[in-house]
Amino acid sequence: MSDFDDDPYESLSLSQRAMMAARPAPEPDFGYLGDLNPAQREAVETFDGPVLMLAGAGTGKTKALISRIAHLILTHRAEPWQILAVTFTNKAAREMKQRIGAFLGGDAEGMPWLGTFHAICVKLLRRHAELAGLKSNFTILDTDDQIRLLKQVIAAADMDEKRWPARQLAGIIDGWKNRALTPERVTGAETAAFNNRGSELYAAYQARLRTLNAVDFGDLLLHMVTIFQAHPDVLALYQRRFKYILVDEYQDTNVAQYLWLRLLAQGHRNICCVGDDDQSIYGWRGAEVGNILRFEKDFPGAKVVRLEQNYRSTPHILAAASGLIARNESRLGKTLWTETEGGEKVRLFSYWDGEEEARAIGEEIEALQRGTRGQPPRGLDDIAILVRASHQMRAFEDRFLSIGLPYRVVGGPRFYERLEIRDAMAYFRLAVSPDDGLAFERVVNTPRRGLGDKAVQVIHQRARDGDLTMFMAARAVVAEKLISGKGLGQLRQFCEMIERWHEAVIAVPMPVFTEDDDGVLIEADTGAPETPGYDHIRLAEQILEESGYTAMWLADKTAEAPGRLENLKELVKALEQFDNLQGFLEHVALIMENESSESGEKVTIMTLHAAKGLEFPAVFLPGWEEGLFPSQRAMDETGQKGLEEERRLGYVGITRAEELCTISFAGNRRVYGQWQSQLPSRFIDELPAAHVEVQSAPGLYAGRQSRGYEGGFGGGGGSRLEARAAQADAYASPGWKRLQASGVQPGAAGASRPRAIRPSASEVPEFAIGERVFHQKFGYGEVIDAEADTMVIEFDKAGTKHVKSAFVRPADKAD
DNA sequence: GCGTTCGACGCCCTC
DNA sequence: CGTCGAACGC
Repeated sequence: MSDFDDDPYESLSLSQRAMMAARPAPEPDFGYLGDLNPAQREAVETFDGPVLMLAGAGTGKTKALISRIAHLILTHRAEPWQILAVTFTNKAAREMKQRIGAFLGGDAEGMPWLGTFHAICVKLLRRHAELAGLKSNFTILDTDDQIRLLKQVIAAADMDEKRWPARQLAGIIDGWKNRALTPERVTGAETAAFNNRGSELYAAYQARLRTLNAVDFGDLLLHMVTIFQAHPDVLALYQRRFKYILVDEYQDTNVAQYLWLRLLAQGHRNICCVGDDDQSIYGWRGAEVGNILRFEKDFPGAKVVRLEQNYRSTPHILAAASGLIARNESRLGKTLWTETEGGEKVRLFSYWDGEEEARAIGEEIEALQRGTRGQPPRGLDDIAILVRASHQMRAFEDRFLSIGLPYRVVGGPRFYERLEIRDAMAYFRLAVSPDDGLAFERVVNTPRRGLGDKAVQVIHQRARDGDLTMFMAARAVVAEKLISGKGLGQLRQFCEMIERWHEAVIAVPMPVFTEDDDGVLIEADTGAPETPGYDHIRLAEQILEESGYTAMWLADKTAEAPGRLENLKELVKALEQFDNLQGFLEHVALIMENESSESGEKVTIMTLHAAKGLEFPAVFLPGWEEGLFPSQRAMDETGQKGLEEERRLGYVGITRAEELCTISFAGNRRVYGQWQSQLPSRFIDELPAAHVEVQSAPGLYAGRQSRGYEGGFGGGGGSRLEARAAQADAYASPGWKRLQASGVQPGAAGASRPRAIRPSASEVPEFAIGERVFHQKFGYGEVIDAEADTMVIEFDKAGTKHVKSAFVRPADKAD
């Protein structure tokens, strides 16, 4: 920080400073500017007007972003609270906070407007809740609550939940909210959605949310956009305040976020967006690559800066990724380059099936740990496995558990989504706001209190009749003795418990939102209450105790029960970092991350989506197979657009690797418990052969190769197989053959990698002439000749074919 | 009201 | 092959 103490502008008057700022001329030569390359420096020093920073993978965009913020502050162009800095993930926000804190001398809290879109919108919405018909203590529903609520709405509309699933409606509504469409704004063909009742149900759902004093994720932005549009005075307030706006991962913004930003940026017009169109991978949740492609039109006179020097990966890795992404048509186009030299080519492996893939990668990882081929040993933290779909993780988990290889799953079943945690949270929510109907319903009979469906229905009815909340209705039911016997007493006790907890909570005044129309004041309410009126940790324990919830799991003798109790303890422990239950609940609603800091070195397993923004010395990319990656569903839903997004996903995956990138695919995989044969991904064909080292045993290419010289499937197979074959032909690429020709030295692959890159000898059956065999694609047949690993088989239906023995099993072992 | 069993459906990715 | 919800029996 010593570098920044001598602010050259310090002695200048405000007007002098303004002149300095207006004049581009001599910029202060702060140390950190010297660490930037010319492009980064330009991005940092172009202060006024719109700036688009096109930052390729690994080009130091975070560094540039941080430097820009620091520079704005240190040159007194803006105070920390006049800068709006938006990220997509909490992880990114946290990192930025921390790095800026380090820059400015530990004062990370000085930037109240650095956070995710959602976190910032919550903050804004709490202040202006009444403009959206809400109270400032509204609850934020997660997807689960959202679905439950929609179910009620669908049922209330007399629709069959079977035919019209709530999940689907949730998707439709989310889509509308992503585009900032309120129910009234849904028009045209869109109203036909969901049995012609989509927008009607949407309106009903919004009304329900309002009565519950609740919002879902989409609402956070939608409400703020609506408020800004309807209340120019409110908008003007923030336009004035945010002198500089910075947006990370701009390619991921959806329409609502875009509108929100554009409204705010119309004030000072100092908006700096950072993004990479090649890393746009969230189209399926409403992100519009168009936002970044259109930037210069949206913000005339925008300065576009390209960051193209890559500091992360070796040339081979970079070239492989570039070759792949070059196949995409809709892109702005960047040329990444690096000064580093050497390094290994991207390695390509093929395996018999998913289990072998997991086994072999496990062995590869152990080899990396030991250090091979002159490479230094690597720690497990240096290694990541990036999968397309989360269900691929299981094979790796199973395998790693059995060989005792420590791993961590990122974005797996999350802590706060676990049953027991959600139950406990519902109790906490009731304590904070007894009128939270969804929480009430969730735990009114957990643990069992003899208050089943019937009792809940009575309470519901009473709530509707008297226009009451569930809690109020429950008390009415007790007072009016609307349910019988044992249940009545239980319900009374339940209500009394909630009241007691609530009294303890409200002993602390709610944060007050002070008016601050001067546009300069920092949050008045960020500070913690100095003297908490209650010990929220003890209260939490008390709640779990009195409700009988802990006892319920203690009495449970199933295998999961101890783990659940453990999780509950962890939950209570997590409360320590907060000042009160309210703060904790809000954090969880927005964060939803498992913060438990696991110690020790571990291999990271995560999805490609979750890996964006991260880097690892060694990366494994398994499952590059047609239908899995690129995902069939993505292509079915959005066709070419979907395919390009999948390709960008591949690009993101490869560019996560610093030194070693290993791609693999399996010939067989079980899908829905059924074995399915897989074709190598077309993306493998698209990798530039010069930068790829094919490491597979030749025999395992049979799946693809056989098609090559046999010219399709003839009359064999079922219709599904034929469809697959047709698909394969359509993408049959010279690239693949080139890859094979250049990469496979006969015998060498097997010799240099003796481990199981193909079924071990004992698993490759020896077949006798005349033996009945089964082939995944061609069905049953009889061996009529064999030479080395190739056999001639007369299939019952597919005719005579040459096939590799690795793809054939004895007929009696067919499945 | 609670526990069990059976059948449908799904396996993308998420703030 | 799992998981979840509805239907059934106690």
